[in-house]
Amino acid sequence: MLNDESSALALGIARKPLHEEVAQRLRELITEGLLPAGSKLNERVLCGQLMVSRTPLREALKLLAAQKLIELSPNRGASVAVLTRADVEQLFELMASLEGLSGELAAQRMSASELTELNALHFEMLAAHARRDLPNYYRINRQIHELINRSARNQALSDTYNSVNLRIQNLRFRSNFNTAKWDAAVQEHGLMLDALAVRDASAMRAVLEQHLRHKLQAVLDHFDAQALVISATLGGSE
Amino acid sequence: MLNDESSALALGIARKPLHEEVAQRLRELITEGLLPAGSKLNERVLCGQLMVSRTPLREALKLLAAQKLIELSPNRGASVAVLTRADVEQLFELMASLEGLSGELAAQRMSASELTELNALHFEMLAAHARRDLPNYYRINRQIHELINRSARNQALSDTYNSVNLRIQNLRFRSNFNTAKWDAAVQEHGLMLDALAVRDASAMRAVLEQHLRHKLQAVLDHFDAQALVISATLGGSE
DNA sequence: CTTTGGCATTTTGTATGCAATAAATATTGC
DNA sequence: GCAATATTTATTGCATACAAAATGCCAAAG
Repeated sequence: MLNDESSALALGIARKPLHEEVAQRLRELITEGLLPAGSKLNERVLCGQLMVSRTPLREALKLLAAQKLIELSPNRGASVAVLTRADVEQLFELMASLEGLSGELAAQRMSASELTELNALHFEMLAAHARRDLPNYYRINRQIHELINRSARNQALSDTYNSVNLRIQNLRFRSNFNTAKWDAAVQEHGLMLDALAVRDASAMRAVLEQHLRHKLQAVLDHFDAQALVISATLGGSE
Repeated sequence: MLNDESSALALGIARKPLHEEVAQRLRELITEGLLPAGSKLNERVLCGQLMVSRTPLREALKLLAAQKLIELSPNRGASVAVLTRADVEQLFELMASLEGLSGELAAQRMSASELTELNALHFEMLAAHARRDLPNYYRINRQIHELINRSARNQALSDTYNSVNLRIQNLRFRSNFNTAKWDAAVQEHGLMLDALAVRDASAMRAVLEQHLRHKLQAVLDHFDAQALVISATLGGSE
């Protein structure tokens, strides 16, 4: 999870460039909602908070802008990207295709040991679901999808997947997740395991694409609900 | 093509930040092969050639690194990204899926006028093919795929597509394009038009995915041939 | 009361200088 | 003569200073 390339080199002491550390920290702040969508990023203020000078900060901002996590207006600074409803729909449309491809390839390429590990994770997930332990469910769910991704043996796909996922991650974690939807999601995970067990690539793709469509629905429900709250607040009668 | 956001605002005079200009110029130099894969990018040298100071140059390098066009080694500078055979295969695998999705969506969402324009471009392409005019063929081919992309109505998909395409663009333009493969490609374009005419989304996806698989083959042929030349040169008897 | 023009302040954009790390070269010991 | 080490040189990383642009404010005109 941390130190992708530095830990690859034997005993190479982790020495990440400062602009990457800053970018990572800002990513966390954005996905965790501490820097809410639309908020303006003042360079001088951020420099003070992160204890770095403007040069590495600005380099980090360029990085995040390339990943569309923030938007840069010339001479007017940076602000956290705002997703419209259409953006969300389009991002999930793309994500569904990427997950579908990932699953399809994983069905063809996953090793026996990976499949074993996936089964284990699946049971852990069932346990979290049984306990209604949402944080752990999310954590294990994430591990499952990472394992599938890794098993697809396509770095460019993984990179793209992670990049898109980052943009919708905060939405995913805040979505409307009622019991019915949660149960359905768990059931879909069961179908994934079935498809992988018999190496049915097209079934795997179909399950994952539907999985994402359902997730989109949950996210959109929450999105619309939020929009209602906001409009009520603006024209509010308090 | 130029000035994405600035021209969107009504009459806003185009004023791009310097680091974007630099990034764009470097992209051109890389895709056109003037900065060959693996070549080292010395900051001071580039500053002199591009007539800018190090700050905007470094910001541009961070941008290109985020797009995987160059690689940054801490304290050791930047170098143009080198694609292995596996990289090429993986990138095309991803690209095929993205093109497939793009075509699938375009079949559902393309307007009548867009379809008309596509037909016109198709005939222009046939003309270029008949004349064996490869540069124009490439140019029109590119316009066709851009139009399909635009018709898919998914900005995130277009962005991702363009980003991946940039990494393999120089390969695509240098690939082995013999008469048989060229004819096959043109025939596949015909199938695309047929699928779009009857709004057959899954057929459109299938054609585009196959189109990319064929293109991959042409690129790999050239890639292997180049590898042979290089190994002959290294252990050469000249 | 609204609007417009100019001034002051803030903020971003760019250039440059210094420090730290890595590469290259010279030097010394064997 | 070779190898290991010291020294020099070059290059990147970071910080700061200066320039340009934008924002906010206030006053004056309509």
